[in-house]
Amino acid sequence: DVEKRELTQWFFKISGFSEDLLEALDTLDDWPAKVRLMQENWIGKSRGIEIPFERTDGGEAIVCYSTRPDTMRGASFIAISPEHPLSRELADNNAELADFIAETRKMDTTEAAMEKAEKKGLDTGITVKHPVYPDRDLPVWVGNFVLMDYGTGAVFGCPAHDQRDLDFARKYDLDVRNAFYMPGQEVEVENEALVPAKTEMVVFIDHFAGIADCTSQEGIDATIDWFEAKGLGTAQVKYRLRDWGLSRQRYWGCPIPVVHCDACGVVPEKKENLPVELPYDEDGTPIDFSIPGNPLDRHPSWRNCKCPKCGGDAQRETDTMDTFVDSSWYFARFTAPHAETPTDMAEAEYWMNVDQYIGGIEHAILHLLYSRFFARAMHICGHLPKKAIEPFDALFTQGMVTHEIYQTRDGNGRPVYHLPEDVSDGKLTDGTAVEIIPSAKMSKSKKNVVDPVNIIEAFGADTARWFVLSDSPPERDVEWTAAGAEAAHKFLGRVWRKAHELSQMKAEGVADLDQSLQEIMDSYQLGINALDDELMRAMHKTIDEVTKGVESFGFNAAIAKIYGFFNQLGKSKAAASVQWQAMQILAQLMSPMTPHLSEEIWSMLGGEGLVAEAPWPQADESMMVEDTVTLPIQVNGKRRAEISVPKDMDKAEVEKIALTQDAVIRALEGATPKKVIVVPGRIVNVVI
RNA sequence: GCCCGCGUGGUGGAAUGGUAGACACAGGAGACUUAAAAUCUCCAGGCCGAAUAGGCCGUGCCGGUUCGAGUCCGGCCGCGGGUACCA
Repeated sequence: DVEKRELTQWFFKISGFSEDLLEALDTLDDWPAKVRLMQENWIGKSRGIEIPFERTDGGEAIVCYSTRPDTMRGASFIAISPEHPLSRELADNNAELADFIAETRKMDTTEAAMEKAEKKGLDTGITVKHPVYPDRDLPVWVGNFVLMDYGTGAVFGCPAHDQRDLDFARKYDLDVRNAFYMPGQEVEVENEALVPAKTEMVVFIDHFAGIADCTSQEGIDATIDWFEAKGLGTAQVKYRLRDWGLSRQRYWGCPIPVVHCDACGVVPEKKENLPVELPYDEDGTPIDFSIPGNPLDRHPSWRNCKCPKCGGDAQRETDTMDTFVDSSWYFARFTAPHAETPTDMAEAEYWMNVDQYIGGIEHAILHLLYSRFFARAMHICGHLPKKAIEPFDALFTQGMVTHEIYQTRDGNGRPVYHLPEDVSDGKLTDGTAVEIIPSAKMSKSKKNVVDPVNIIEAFGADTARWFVLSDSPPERDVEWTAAGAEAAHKFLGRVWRKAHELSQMKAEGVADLDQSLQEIMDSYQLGINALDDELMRAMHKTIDEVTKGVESFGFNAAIAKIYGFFNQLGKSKAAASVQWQAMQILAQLMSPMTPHLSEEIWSMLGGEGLVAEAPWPQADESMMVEDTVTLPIQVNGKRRAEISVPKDMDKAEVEKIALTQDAVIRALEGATPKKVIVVPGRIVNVVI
């Protein structure tokens, strides 16, 4: 059984930064929009109102928070959290309620489980007055779905316009009353709540603030103003973001540097004693993990200490920190790993920020939000410069590598996992059949991991890199397979042979190459030899495409362009000197992926120095321009023909040629075109 | 449940709203070879068709916007990530 218990916990007040963390998202231009959106939703800024509901028994008013006060007409009950002070107070004299609260504490506390769990409630017997219609009394229920952490821990239920409230109302036979209709559809809600987008027009029914036809958002704003003007409520901006609970009752973590002293209370450890390190087995007693619980609690020589304030006997805090704390600032520490202080401001000023952060999409919210918060905190504490409060200038979220999981069971029926390399055709080497669990993120505990060392041993590191990069875009999840590694190796072999062939030609005096690559490229003139021009044009186009691909993490597409160019080079009848340049450029374009092969080819072809140090090739725009273009001709959006025309041909001329194509005439079936759309250099569409 | 993505041939995938399937894997046919390996050439979305003629269909499903939709919009279905103690 899992049970919620109240513990003394340590928190970071990230909630104090909600607005700043939210607003600064707009400055993260080189972050994926989806990550910014996820963080925005996570922070969850909302404008609402706190409304006290007067109790009919004269007790303290119950304050509810609502973002939809416009639906107040439909309010039919109040639900308070089992953790609400009132719930606890009432439970003292109500065994049924006490049991109900105990029961909710056994619920799984994750958000997902809470939301999916059956919505249950218990009537407290207390009633409150409806603040707008004082003749209506609303029952107060304790609801297992009301969170104490958000808002005031109390909500009013409006079943007509909230599905959860509606389900609850139907279950416990509570009133359902519309606050508005959709225009032209005056129907009372039955079993499906009416929840239109806030931007949609609705028709409010007898609205107390005097509004009628408007959007829900306008209704909300008008209602909040009305409540405030009447003194019946207080407008509030709230955030969904909760404070960061960082204490863990575990050994493996950085100890929270705090001492508990009977005389002085909770006292921070002295600066010179930081960091407080975990005890190992220095006193001859190894840490025993076989006993449940936190070993620090059972380690008197570590736990007992002196109070930093009064010097009396005291005890260390035994909670340790969430490992997210470490991952929130390691990059800052890396700017000065040997410094006595957490960071060295001069070094941080020099090295920060992280130019390009790469991580899994699963970190989109927690880790990446905590880091942003922590950098702000470090700045305030003087450990990071102002410019580093957004520590990651650019973010790229890579997908995950997945693999099937192979499982057998031991004598007790517990799962035993097997490495993919030990399984073939669904069987272990001893013939035992394994159960195959569908592909999931690689994880050491599930043993569905593949060590690339096998590919490296068989084909070398260049092939391994080339193969891994060539197959999938890095932002996408990928099911791991080694199929294709051999083919990648063969391709690299073809590249090497072509380079070798060219270098032999030089040795035999066929290709006369005294100039540097750059000089050759600069002095090349189009229009002398068509075959040479063709290869040179392709080369410059490839430089352009590969450069853009590599810079935008489109490695697989960049590699596809390299394949295409090499295939063309292999068949080219261009002059040896032109092929020579093409080969050298190719080696250079490949060098980020295949550094060893590229260096070898570079050297073979007489390149100066190391390819790694050579300036990256620049595409010459003028060499990329084609003189003629192929235009598809569509009739009503269907491709019917293709024409080849000079690049600059004017629209009228293109239209004339297009309409004389046999296939176009056939498709027109004698009809006169209504319109002809010519998109220069792109397409022609004939509309009939 | 809620938030965010994704869905394209047998497979991985390509495609600033403009010829869907580039490039590759697996596959097929052939050349070379005594043979195999290696290498090279060619074919290949589906359906009708003798066809490299022509046509129809086709990017998860349904609808919309547009001269034109894999791409934009709305509604579904499926899968994945996150959901605050896996990190």
